[in-house]
Amino acid sequence: MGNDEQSETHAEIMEATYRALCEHGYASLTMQNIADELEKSKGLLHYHFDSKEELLIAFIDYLLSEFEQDIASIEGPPDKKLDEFIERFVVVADAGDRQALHLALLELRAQSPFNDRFREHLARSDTIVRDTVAEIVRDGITQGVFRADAEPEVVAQLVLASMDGARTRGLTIGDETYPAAVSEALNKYVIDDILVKTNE
Amino acid sequence: MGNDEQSETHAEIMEATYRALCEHGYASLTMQNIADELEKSKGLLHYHFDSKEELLIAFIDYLLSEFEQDIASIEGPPDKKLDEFIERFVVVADAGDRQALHLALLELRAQSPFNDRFREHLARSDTIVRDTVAEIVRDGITQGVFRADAEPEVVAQLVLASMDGARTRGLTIGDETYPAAVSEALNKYVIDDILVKTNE
Amino acid sequence: MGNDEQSETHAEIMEATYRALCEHGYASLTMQNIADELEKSKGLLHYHFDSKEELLIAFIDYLLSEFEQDIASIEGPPDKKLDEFIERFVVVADAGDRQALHLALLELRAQSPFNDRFREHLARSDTIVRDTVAEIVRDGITQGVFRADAEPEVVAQLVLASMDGARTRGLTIGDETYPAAVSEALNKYVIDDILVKTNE
Amino acid sequence: MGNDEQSETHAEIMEATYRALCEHGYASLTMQNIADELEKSKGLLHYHFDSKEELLIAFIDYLLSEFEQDIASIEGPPDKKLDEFIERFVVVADAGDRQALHLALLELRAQSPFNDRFREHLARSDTIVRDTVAEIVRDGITQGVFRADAEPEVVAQLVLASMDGARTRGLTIGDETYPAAVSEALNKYVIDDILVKTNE
DNA sequence: TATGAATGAGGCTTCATTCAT
DNA sequence: CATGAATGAAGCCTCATTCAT
Repeated sequence: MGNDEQSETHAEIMEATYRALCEHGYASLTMQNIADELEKSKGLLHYHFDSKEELLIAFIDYLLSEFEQDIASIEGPPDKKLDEFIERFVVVADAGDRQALHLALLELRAQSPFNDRFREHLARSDTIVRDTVAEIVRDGITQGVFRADAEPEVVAQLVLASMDGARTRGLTIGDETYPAAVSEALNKYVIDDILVKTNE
Repeated sequence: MGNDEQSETHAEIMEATYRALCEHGYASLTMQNIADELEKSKGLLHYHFDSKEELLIAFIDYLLSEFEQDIASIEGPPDKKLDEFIERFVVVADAGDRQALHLALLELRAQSPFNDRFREHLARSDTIVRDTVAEIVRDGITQGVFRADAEPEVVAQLVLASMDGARTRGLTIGDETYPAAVSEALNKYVIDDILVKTNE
Repeated sequence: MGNDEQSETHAEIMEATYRALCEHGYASLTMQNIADELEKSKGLLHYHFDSKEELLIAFIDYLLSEFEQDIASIEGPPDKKLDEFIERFVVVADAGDRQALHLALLELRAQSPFNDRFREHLARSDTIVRDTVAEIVRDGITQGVFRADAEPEVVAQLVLASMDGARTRGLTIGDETYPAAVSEALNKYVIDDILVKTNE
Repeated sequence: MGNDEQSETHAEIMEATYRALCEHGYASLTMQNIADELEKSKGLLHYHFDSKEELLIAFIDYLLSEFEQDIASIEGPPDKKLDEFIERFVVVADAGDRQALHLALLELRAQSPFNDRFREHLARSDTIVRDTVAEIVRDGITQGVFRADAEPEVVAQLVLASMDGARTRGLTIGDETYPAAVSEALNKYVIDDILVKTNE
C-alpha cells in the first residue's frame, strides 16, 4: 500500500542485521545470527536476498542512507552545523547505540580491501559525507563565519579522519571518552583556528 | 632475548601470519592460509600454539612490539621527532607494506570489542604509543620548541586519531594519498599552532 | 474425455515440466524450474499436485501417452510401418525436440530402479510399445512381407533396444548422427534379413 | 610404498562412491551417502577432492578404466572375442553387480547433456570401446572368420547400441532377462550374418 | 485459483583441531 | 619437529512444502 520498492520486511531484516552485527562482529556474523535477531528462519533471508553478500551490500546502503539522512537533517548557521555534526559523530548521550553503528561501519571498512563491492558502496558514501562537511565550511566562509583562508576540503578531511580515528581508538581501548576528548581537541586546535574572531 | 621458546620458527610463523592476514583479511584468515605462507603444515602451527586465538594473541604482541620498536628508534629534537613520527605513520615510501601493517592492525582492532584478550593486548600498546607522543610534546614544551599552553595528552590524542582515521578512510576509498593529505592538514592546522614562532 | 480435472492448467503444467526437464535435467529439476516455465507460482503446482513425485508420475503418463499416440498414428503396410516407426524413433527432421523427449524419458528411466512407481508407469508403456512393434512384424509375416521364421518378439526387442542405445550413446558423445547411423545398420543387418526378397 | 599417484584411500573412495551410486542413484547421491559407505567423515572426502563434481569426474575415470581393462582382458579368436564381449556386457552370472555398474554409467550418461566435463570423460571412453569392438570385427575379417563385406564400425555401433538399450529397458521394466534376450537376438540376426559359414 | 511469505530439512563446503606416525 | 589423514561442528544455500490471504 504505497510502499516504495522496499518492503517492511526488508527494513526488518536490515535492523536485524544491524543488531546481529553489533552483537557478533563482522567476522562472526552468520545468517543464523541475523535470522535469530529477526526471529525468523534462515530460509527467509535467502528468500529476500540471493546471498549473504547481497544482503550485506543492501545493509551497507541502508546504513549509509540512515547516516546521510542524519547528517542532512542538521540545521542552523555553518559554525553551529559543524559543531552539531561533530557532536552527532561523537554522541555522548546514546553512546551505546551510535558507537555500535560506527563500529559496524568500521568493520565493513576493514573488509573493503577484500571486497570490491563493499568498497564501492562505502566509498560513494564517504565522498558524500566529506563533501557535505566541506560544503558547510564553504558556506561558513561565504557567510563570513569562517576565515577566508580556511580550506574546506582539507578541514573536512581532518575533521572526519580524527573523528573516525577517535572512535576506532575508543573501541580498541574500550574507553568511551576517547571520542569526546578528540572532539574537544578538534574544537580547540582546528575549528577555533578558522573561526573569524569577532572581538580580536 | 636469546631464550629458546621465541625461536626462529616462532618468528617465521609471525611473519607468515602477517602475510596471510594482509592477503586474505581477518575474516578470511585461516590456519591453512598461514600454513601456506609458512610453507609448512597446519599441524605445525598447532604444535607451536594451542589454538588459533593463542596464535593471534601472539601475533598482536609481535605486531605491536615491531611497531613500538619502530617508534622508539626515532631520534632528534622534539619537533623533528613529531614530524618523523607522523611521517612514519603515513609512509609515502614503502606505502604498500606499511599500509598493510596498519590494515592488519585495524582489522584486529575491529575485532577487539568481541574479544577481551585482543582488546587488552591492543589497549596496552595504544597507551604506550599515546604516551610516547605526549612525551615528545612535553619535551618540546620543556625545550621551548612548543608553546607552553599546548596540552601534550590532547595533542597526542588528536594526532593519533586523525592519522588512524585517515588510514581507515584511505582504505575505504582505496586512495593511498588520503593519509598524506591528512598529515599535511595536521601539520598546517595543529602542529603549526603549537610551534613557538621564532620571529613573531 | 472432457472431464474437469484434466484441465487446461494440467496440460500447461505438463508442458512446463517438459521444458524444465529438458533444460535442467532430472537431477536439477525443481518445482521452481517448473513454475518458472509455467510463469506461475510454485504454490500453484502444489495446488494441483500433492507432491513433486505425484507431478512427475503424472508427467510420465503424459509423456508416454503422447508417445503412444504418436506410434498409433502410423499407417500403411507392415514393412513401411516398421520403417516409419524407426524413422520416428530416430527423427532427423525435428531432431532437437524429439531428442529432448527421449532424453527426458531416459532420465526418468534411469531413476526407475530407485522409484517403484516410476518403474511401474514406465514399464507399462514399454510393454505396450514393444507389443506394438511385435504386432507389426506379426502382421508382416501374415501378409507375406516378412519371412515366416522371423520372430516378432525378438525382432521387436532388438529394434527397440538398439534405437534406445543409439540415442543414449548419441547423448554421451553429443553426436546427433549416432541414432541415424544405427538406424541404417538396423535396416541393413536386421530388417533386410527378415524381408521376403521378391526376386531371389 | 611404490604406489603410482593414486593412493589406496583414493580407490576406497571410488568403491564407496560406486556402492552409494548403486544404492541411491545419481539424483539422490550425496557426499553423506558416500561417506557412509566409506565409513569415514564427509570432511575426508573434501580432503581428497575439492568438490563433489571433482570426485564424480574421478569416479567416471575410475569406472571407465575398470571397464576398459575388463574388455582388454578378453582373449581368443575374433568370433569368440565378440561372443565373450557380448556375454560380459550382458552377464547372467553376477548380474546384480554388473547391472549396477551399467546403471551407474547410464545415470552418468543421462547427466552428460548438462555437464560438459561428464560428457567429455564419458565420450572418450565410448569411443575407445567402440573402436575396440570394431577392431575385433576387422581382425575377424582379416583372419577369414567374418565376411569381407561386414562393416566393422557399423557392426560395432549396432552391437553396442543394442546392448546398451537392452540394459536400459531391462532396468526400466525391472526385467533382468531383457539383456540376455537381446544378446541372443543379436547373435541370431547380426553376428550370424557376418560369420563365414564353413559348410554352406 | 493463485500468490508470496515462510519454514525446516538437508546438501555442499570450510575449518579448527586432533592424532598416529 | 613435522606431516598427512581424519573428524565434527558449523556455515551458506537450496528446495519441497505449507499456509494465510
